[in-house]
Amino acid sequence: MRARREALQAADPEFSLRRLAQRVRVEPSYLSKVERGLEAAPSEEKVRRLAEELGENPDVLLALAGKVSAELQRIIRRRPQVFAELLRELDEAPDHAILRVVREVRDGEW
Amino acid sequence: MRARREALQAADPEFSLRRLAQRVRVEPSYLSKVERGLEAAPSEEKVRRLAEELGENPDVLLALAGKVSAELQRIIRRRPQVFAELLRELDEAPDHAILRVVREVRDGEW
DNA sequence: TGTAGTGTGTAGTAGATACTACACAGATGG
DNA sequence: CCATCTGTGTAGTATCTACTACACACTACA
Repeated sequence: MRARREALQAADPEFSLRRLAQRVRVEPSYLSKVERGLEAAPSEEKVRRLAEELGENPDVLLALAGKVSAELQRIIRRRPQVFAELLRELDEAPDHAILRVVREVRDGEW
Repeated sequence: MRARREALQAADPEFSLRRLAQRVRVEPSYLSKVERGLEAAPSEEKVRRLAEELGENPDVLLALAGKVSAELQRIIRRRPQVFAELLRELDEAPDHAILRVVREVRDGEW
């Protein structure tokens, strides 16, 4: 995350830690610690703002923060049994197999 | 949950609120409040013990507690992008469609 | 009629979470 | 040389989470 920000900063001073912190609405010192992993991860809201600013995938950044988005949790909680089974089954499946399922569903092959 | 316990209690006094609370390792007054939804849901550990005692599906009970098991969260966090896509796509799919995927994976059709 | 069980209400709390506030030291440019 | 930028260290804190402790009122039964 730090690397990502520094890369952007090289091209645009708007990505200094302080400026970014302001846009994300946290204290610079806090962001500094978060970037270096000294502080526990921020809330989902702040992580999302960070992802947006840095052009990163929110789900990935949330995962780095040790979280799963509230939205995905809601999806699972609506039908805990089916989704629990599905996830446990797919835990060891390769990425491409999972993505194949996604495509099949998307293309309406049901 | 209360209904479930009371059903079991009718057949076996070991399922009184107090006895059950003791086995689950919480205070009876706390369990009472949880059963009536007056108190925020207990920790995953207690919910699991409750599920075991009541013969309920842990994932379902966790869902009622507004939670998703740490195990499932880990699975998602390992590969946030694929699983996020998958879950969002399957959110509106009918149960049988999801279970079909589970069976296909299980039967090794990959 | 006491004692052993039942569920419940009130009050308090240790520890975690998610931060803020502010001071400080070093680099840079006018 | 000082004003302004940079990142960082220390300290403190409000809010939430997940409970415990204990007293109370009721019922049953011996």
